[in-house]
Amino acid sequence: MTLEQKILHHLSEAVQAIYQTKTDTDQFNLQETRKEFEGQITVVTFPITEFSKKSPELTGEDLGNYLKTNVDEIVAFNVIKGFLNLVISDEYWFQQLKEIYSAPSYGILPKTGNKVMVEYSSPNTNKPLHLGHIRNNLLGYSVAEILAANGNEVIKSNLVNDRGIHICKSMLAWQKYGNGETPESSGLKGDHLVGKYYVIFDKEYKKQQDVLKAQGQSEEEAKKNAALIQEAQQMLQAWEAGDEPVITLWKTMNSWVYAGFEQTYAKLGVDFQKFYYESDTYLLGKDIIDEGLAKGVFFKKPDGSVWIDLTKEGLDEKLVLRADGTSVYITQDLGTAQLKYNDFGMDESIYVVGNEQDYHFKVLFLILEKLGKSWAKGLYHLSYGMVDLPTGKMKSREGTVVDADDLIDEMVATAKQRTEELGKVDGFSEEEKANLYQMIGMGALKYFLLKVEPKKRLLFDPNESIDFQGNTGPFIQYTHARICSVLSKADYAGTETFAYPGQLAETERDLLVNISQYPQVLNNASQEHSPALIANYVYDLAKLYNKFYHEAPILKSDDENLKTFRLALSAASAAVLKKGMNLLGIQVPERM
RNA sequence: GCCUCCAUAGCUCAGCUGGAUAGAGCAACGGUUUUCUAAACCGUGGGUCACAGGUUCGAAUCCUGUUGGGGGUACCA
Repeated sequence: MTLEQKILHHLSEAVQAIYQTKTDTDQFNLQETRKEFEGQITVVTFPITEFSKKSPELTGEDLGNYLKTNVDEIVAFNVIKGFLNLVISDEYWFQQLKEIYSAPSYGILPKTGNKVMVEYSSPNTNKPLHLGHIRNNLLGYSVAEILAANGNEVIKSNLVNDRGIHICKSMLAWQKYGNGETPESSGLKGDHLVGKYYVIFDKEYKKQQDVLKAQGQSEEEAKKNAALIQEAQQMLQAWEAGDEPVITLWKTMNSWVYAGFEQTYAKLGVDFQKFYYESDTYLLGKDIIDEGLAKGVFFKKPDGSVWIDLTKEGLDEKLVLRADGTSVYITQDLGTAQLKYNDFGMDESIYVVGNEQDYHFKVLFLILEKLGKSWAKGLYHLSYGMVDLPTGKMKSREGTVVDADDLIDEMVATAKQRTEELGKVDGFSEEEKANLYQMIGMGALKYFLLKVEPKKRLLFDPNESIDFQGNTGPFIQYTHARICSVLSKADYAGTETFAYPGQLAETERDLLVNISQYPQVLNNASQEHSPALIANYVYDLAKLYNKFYHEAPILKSDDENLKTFRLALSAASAAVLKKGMNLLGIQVPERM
């Protein structure tokens, strides 16, 4: 039982004893005490006046007296307006440190047996990854790690969009204008090479449209009638018919892209246990359509197309199968959802996909529910906001994107420059230096993207570099390195014993209170699917540590007892910082 | 048109299921190092929480409406 639960329990008892009213613990409201008042935990007494029929102040006095005599950990209290501030004993906080310190698995919950799949990344194989994909990848990876730390068995999956008209566009443009260019011949990373032809396609396609429009065709006609798009469509049909040369070309260009993606994924530090490919799954879902028709969930229109009527749910009628019997996006997703469940039988399935697809997933989940799929209630769309530039949306076709590889390289280069300016790499080998720059550059980038609540859209200004000071990844990494430096100077092994120093300084207590909140934060982050909660927590912790570091001498402390205590406190802080950052996919250095 | 998300300091963002005087960072200004890493710490200035109503002992938070912005509303994915 946590201290909070204990207090709630006694609060309920107190109301029973003093006001003869039966209450439930969730009728009480506990919060952190604001730092201008004495105490650590605050009871809001306004709601309780309903039972006490007294003023909030007097109610607070009553409850404070009761709690103080009945809860050992509470040594004092004060009532300010309607707020009962409880002072928890320093021994209690000290005891927390003992427990945290001796538990290497602090903050890692035991296995629950719950299995959850996190699908993320899901790239198109016709262009390289950009900043928006980075956000997706980091979010997916981090949420998966957070869920795992909460005791879930996690499967990270990636549904690769490797077919469709957009892939044919790159292929066609390469065929027409590529002159046999390969990643080897040009030295271009495979995904960038393919992306280049995607852009070329669009340019040439636009040119053709302009010619047609000049001949008097409407915008729409020109779009349909341009030779290039028609060729691309023919290519798609040939692909679906299994045409050998097209398939070979497709395989070749895909392999270039995968080689490129692999590099980018490695730099991002993300991984997957299971890959699904749309080229394998695009025909799935048709049996679900039959199932839905049989169950009367879907209906057929005279032209043969299949629909679902969701007007009762406040949505529209939605097409689920074309009149010609071919599938649409949602058909495939229905089939893939079933496939994933057949493969893994997971309890929950999380789709990390941008908020432009909110409607799609609402419909998808609703359909599966209506079909009576028992697992439909475990489906969750982790919707996140787009990454915008000051000029607006990023568009691959128009080349207005922040390329993932470029940005990563830039971040690492900046990390290198900053570190060298500060002269912090004396005695580092070349390899250590490279590692450190990588760690810091990626730390800055990852923290920058993850500290913002997922559903909010994010503004990225390429002209303003991502910070390395203040509320940033490097600040937290620095704090960790700083602690490691102290520990290493003390030859600290991490197993030393320590004793209660008699009393706690304010910064020491603040740190302890914060560290002991970590499991709760981890739980919230998991429930909310929000790495941002971890990021903000870790930042607070780093700030508190630095304050402590400035105010309290550790190695210089003349009291041996105090010194061992502060070292243990430092070690615990470093451990939690590291755990939290690792959940964000960020490594922390021991020196920087 | 309809649906949906968002709006907090000059900028980027926190603010847990409604609770005390709305907090950080950046930017600006000032200070701290013969002492454990100054990517740090301390301080100053900066707010009509988009606007208007409502519910409540209490609203940045909940409800309604308005304005502004994003996204969706395709036999694209």
